[in-house]
Amino acid sequence: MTDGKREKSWRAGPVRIRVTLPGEPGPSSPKERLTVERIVDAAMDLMAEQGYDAVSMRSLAKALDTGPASLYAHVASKEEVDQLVLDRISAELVVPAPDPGRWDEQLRQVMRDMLALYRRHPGSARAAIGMIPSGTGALRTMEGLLAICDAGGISPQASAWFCDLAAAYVSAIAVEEAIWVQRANSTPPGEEPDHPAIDEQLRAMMEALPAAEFPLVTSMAAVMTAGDGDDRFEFGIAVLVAGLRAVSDTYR
Amino acid sequence: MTDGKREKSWRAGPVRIRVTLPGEPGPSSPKERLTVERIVDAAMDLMAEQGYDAVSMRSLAKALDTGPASLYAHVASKEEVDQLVLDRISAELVVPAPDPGRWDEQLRQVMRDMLALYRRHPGSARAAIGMIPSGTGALRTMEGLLAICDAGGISPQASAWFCDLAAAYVSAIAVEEAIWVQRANSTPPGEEPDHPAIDEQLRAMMEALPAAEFPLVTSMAAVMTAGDGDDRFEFGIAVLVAGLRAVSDTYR
DNA sequence: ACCTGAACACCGTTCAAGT
DNA sequence: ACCTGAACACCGTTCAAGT
Repeated sequence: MTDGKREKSWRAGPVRIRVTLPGEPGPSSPKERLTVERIVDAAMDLMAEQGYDAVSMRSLAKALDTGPASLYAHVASKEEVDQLVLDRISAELVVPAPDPGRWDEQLRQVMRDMLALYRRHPGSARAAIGMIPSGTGALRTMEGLLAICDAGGISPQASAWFCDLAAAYVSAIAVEEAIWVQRANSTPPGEEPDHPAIDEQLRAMMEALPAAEFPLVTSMAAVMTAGDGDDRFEFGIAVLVAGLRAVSDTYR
Repeated sequence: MTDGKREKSWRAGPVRIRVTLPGEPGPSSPKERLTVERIVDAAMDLMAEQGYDAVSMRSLAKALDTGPASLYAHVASKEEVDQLVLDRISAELVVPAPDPGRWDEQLRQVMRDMLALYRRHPGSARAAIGMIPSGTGALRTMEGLLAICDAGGISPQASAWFCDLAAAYVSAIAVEEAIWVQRANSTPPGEEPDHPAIDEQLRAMMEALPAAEFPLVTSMAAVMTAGDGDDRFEFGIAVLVAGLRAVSDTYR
């Protein structure tokens, strides 16, 4: 966008026609200037392709064809990179305008969308661990959730704390899933990809427990390992929203 | 316990009388044999004193007066050490015998106790991230939760998934708290320990937002930052248990 | 069987020096 | 102002060698 600025650095010789598009330097173009945006782009690419653990200040630097120290002119720390990645991602979430008759379904849908966001950006959930949601994207989501709760007649205190609760639950599920996926992907290609599923193994393990000490776990092994991630998540958000409705009046 | 075995390695000279007690080597005693127990002990001490990040295979080895490679004769990986630490900790939790008339209060109490456990062992929550609860301690807790749900007339499917939900929620809160605590502790002693509280800052930040774009967040800043960790947790477990009661019949 | 030293392939961050 | 090389103080894990 600010092409004039970029050209200034090589004001020599006749006019050079740049054949390459802005964000896409040709194979032998002069090194592109480092910017926060390029660092975040690289981090998101790396995360999508190789997972959260593959994103380090050093791998980031390598992807940007420079040394790790150079990044510190633009970001303060690895933590800030994670924060910026999360901000970028959370901008993708759109919260619907409140519809009073459907406030509960709307709350559940926002939570589904939050999980979908984490899934669409594998690794992002791990960056979110213990992050205080100060970015504009996260605050926009909160604003939207509060509006839906308000339309549903939920008390302010319950609405406010519910935002916390919903965010904590969704990110906990997302992190759990991310670690599962990572473990599955890091299984050496030759080896069995665990495909009879960890569920099967878990179920077998539970059934093999001493029935005298674990009567319920052994007899309920099937139901305990029933359903996929989506089934469990649907249960979770149903519990959360039904619970919110139930306790709303006692928190005002 | 198997002292005979231990003596065998230095069967020379007259009988040596061991003055030191089994787990308590004197200042100049021969190096104590490495065991999984000693490794787990050291990991828990290190974690309690300096936090999760201070526990590494190398720091562990140093604490045990050996090199990192030596640990691998007893444990397969850092992950296994974390698993073992968690097993040890979860053994501390006692789940009460079910009392049908108080099933909801009992569920909440078990969740309070789970959080208290993580708090009593600072850093343990971070070890629990993404851990599949295969230890006997975790399974005992599940058995207890299932018994309480059963006494409360909750359907098996809802009970089973609720165990997951409760564990995910409590550990998410514990991890969040642990990261907070860690950040507070790692503030350089000279600097302000943030004591007007992050809550204050967060509240100020929310109030400073453009009211046109964030009408609810700005006007509800006070209520959004209200309460301490316990207040929020009480709200969370109230929502969970009330929600479980509400949806139980639709999941059977 | 258990322990060791040394090495391999990594981390995040700092800092003096360059342009 | 921005970038760099080199260094500091770390990681988890492996492996050949010792006892």
